[in-house]
Amino acid sequence: MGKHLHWFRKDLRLADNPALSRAAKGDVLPVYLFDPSELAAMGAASKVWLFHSLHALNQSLDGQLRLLSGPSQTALPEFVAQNEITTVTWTRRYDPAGIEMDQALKATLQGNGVEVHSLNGSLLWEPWDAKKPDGTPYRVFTPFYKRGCQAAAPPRAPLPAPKLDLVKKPHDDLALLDQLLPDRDWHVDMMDGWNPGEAGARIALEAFIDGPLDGYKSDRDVPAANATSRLSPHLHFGEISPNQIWHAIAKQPTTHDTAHFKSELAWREFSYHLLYRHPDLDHKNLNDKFDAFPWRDDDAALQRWQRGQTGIPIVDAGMRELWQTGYMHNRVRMIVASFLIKNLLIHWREGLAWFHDTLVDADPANNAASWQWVAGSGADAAPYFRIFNPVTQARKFDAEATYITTYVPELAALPVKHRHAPWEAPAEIRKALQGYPEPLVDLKDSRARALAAFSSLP
DNA sequence: TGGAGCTTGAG
DNA sequence: TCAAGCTCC
Repeated sequence: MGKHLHWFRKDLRLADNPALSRAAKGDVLPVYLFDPSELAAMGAASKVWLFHSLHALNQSLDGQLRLLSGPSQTALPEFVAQNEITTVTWTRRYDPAGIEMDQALKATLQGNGVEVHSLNGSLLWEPWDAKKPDGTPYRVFTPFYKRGCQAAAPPRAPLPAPKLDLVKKPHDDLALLDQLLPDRDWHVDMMDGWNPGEAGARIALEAFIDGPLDGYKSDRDVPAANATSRLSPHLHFGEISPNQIWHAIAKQPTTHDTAHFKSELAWREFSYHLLYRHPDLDHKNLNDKFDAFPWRDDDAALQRWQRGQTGIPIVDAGMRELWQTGYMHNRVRMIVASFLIKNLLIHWREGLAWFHDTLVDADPANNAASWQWVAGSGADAAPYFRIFNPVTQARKFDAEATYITTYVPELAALPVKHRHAPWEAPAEIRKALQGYPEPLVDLKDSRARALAAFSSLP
């Protein structure tokens, strides 16, 4: 026995939390720590989600979640010493800053005679296990998934929530959570329709399995169809584990839909695998040929993209969905990213930074791997010449302009057939359109410019 | 997990 | 006239 501290980070749940279950062998002090360096690096939307998620976690811990503040390297060992804690547990992190912090802290704690257990609770497979037969890491998704993952042992089965003997905390410290909220109240509307926390994650998973899972493979591409799982923020904050999702899906009859959804979970694994192997994934081209790419500096264009004022309806709808809800449909993420990188020739890092700040599911691995994938500078990346035409994409995946009109209501003044490309409408129809900008760039010309830029690379 | 431009052939 | 198929970017 003894007093065991579980340090919660991106594992804000009780069920299927191997490190928490390990802590439950003793009397448990559940802790969340506000490290100033981590807070400074966190996006605004993520902080709002975290605020709600920590409240939910505290409730499921009978109000006994302890909130600490300070640099983890000093604040945590001090707390451990003051409270005569014998064992510290946490769920492993795989981002470079997290790995570095955890290694240093583990050494400090062990040097002080404290037992430390770090366990995997956020990935289906450890990123260092997936290696090609020649020992080098995979760079292509399909063999990574087929030979590196599926051929390995199946993912660990989920654990039940442990019974916790909680050590009562001496005073209420919940006011510390308020630092996560912004000064202005935009976050209230943003959270409409979201339900952060372990219970909300479970409900979202069940609703997905009972609903959109059937037909997922094709409907997932239609932004107005509500046919995706929307589990990403829950998964990012560890309110649900990938193992819980994987095994819940595996219980269903196997179809093309279940197989495809599992492969999407595996893309998340692949992103973490890449981030683990390439710690500078969020700022350095994986393919260094792209270091010579002639990016444009264009703050005005960047700002119009950020605010959903490019004059390209599907792009603006996506960027406004993001701004209003902290989320964007995956198909539309690819379209807006392609537009920023290829039609505007603005560096993918600018897009990554904006997504990091505004997405409630902003994730270091998914965000970096996906932006590099669109740019063509990453692993298994889209070929450079794959340039989405946002009008073609919109006509294909939002044929009735339902999604477009939801987020760009100005376009409701036009007949449906003109809402994908309003500039092509006859002048007398177009004049009904008040206050919606002309296209920021000509799609044909900017496509040609992008192809020329890419072909200029050595 | 593209698109543009071209040819071909049905209607 | 246009969808389908092909090639190249």
